[in-house]
Amino acid sequence: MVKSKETESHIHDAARSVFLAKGYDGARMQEIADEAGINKALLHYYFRSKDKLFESIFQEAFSKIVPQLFTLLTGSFTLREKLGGFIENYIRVIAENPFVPGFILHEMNRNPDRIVSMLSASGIQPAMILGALSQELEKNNVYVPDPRHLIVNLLALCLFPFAGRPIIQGFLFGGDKEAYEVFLSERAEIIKEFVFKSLGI
Amino acid sequence: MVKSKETESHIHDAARSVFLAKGYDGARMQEIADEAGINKALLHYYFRSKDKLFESIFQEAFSKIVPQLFTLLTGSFTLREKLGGFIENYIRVIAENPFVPGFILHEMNRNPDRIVSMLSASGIQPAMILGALSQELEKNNVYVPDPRHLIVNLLALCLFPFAGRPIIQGFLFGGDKEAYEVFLSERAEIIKEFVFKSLGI
DNA sequence: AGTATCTTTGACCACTTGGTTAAACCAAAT
DNA sequence: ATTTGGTTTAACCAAGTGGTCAAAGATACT
Repeated sequence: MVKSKETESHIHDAARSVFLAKGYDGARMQEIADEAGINKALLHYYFRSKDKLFESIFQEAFSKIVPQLFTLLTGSFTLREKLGGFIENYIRVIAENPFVPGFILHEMNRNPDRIVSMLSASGIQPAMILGALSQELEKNNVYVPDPRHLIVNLLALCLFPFAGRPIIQGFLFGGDKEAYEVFLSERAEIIKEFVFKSLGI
Repeated sequence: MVKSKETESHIHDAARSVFLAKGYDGARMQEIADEAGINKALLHYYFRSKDKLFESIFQEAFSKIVPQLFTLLTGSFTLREKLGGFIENYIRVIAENPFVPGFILHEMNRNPDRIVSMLSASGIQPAMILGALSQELEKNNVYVPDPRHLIVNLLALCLFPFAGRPIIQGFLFGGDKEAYEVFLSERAEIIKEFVFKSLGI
């Protein structure tokens, strides 16, 4: 009883690390059990099936990364503050969960319907975010043909350095891990400057 | 003999479609055989193992997407032409192979060493590209603290809309496939404007 | 102590997986 | 017509897969 909660969280930790690293198809229940230091049967005692366990991990990952979109709306005064706050916040959250972007990017391809239903279940209203952003841009006399491109640009600039780490680190940094970490730590400032200049704000 | 080449390309086509859609771990040799309209044993007759077959597909995908980086160097006169040419060219190539970015992004995590060795085997010199880009920026009086950020920005802006299609299409376009295709067709122009403005050129 | 409930395990199962093999097939050369 | 070479197949195999089960350990309550 006391121990059960602990075991459950051990399992969850193990499952997270294995699923995030290898994806659903590449993950093995035995490996998760090993990493949790328990028997494979106990895995099924706590989470009835691989799907159930995966679903739990996926939801957790999803909830870490997607609701952050709301920070695009937080009540800052200037457009710069709003966008800058979003970028800083988003980069910080992802830096704490660096494997989540790649994980979700891959897994949503295996089941695109789920991501759609999770988005609607999360209560996020794209029209609302989009509307608020449009209004804010207008107020600041920033003309963009379609604010959706701006949102995609923001997401791309924030997420890609994490999702594509192996290539970038290998190609531009000769595999130097520390150098790439420095690079990542500079990203928020770089992106802010990049975006602000392109919007003329 | 005549037929063998044809069969081999059928297999290759089938393997490409299955591997790109499901990744190495999610792909099944039986499914590839089915899609190629042949027996599973014949698969092993042409490509000795799943690994061999996969390697062939991965190399093909890699060669489609990575060497395009060289277009950053092509002999255009202005910086705008160079960057604009790269963006247009890259978007066009990816649009023809829309599943390649997500595929590589995922598979390189399963085997980061391979991507490193493939990069060096491809003869691409990061220092050369980086140096040429730096020089060009300087010549145009564009100051950027680190040109690597610019390269990552370019790649992010071009690749992410394809790799992250399900989320974006689901979230910003209500799942409307046609609307998203229009959106994608606008990307090259949008990215060019976005980048040029941010660089002040 | 005894017992009822939850937790943990080793052994096991049905099924799928990548891969093999021996034989059949088939076109071209003799 | 027979041989020869590459091509194709059905049947098969060992290893691994997710999942189950009955029994053994704990734990708390009476």
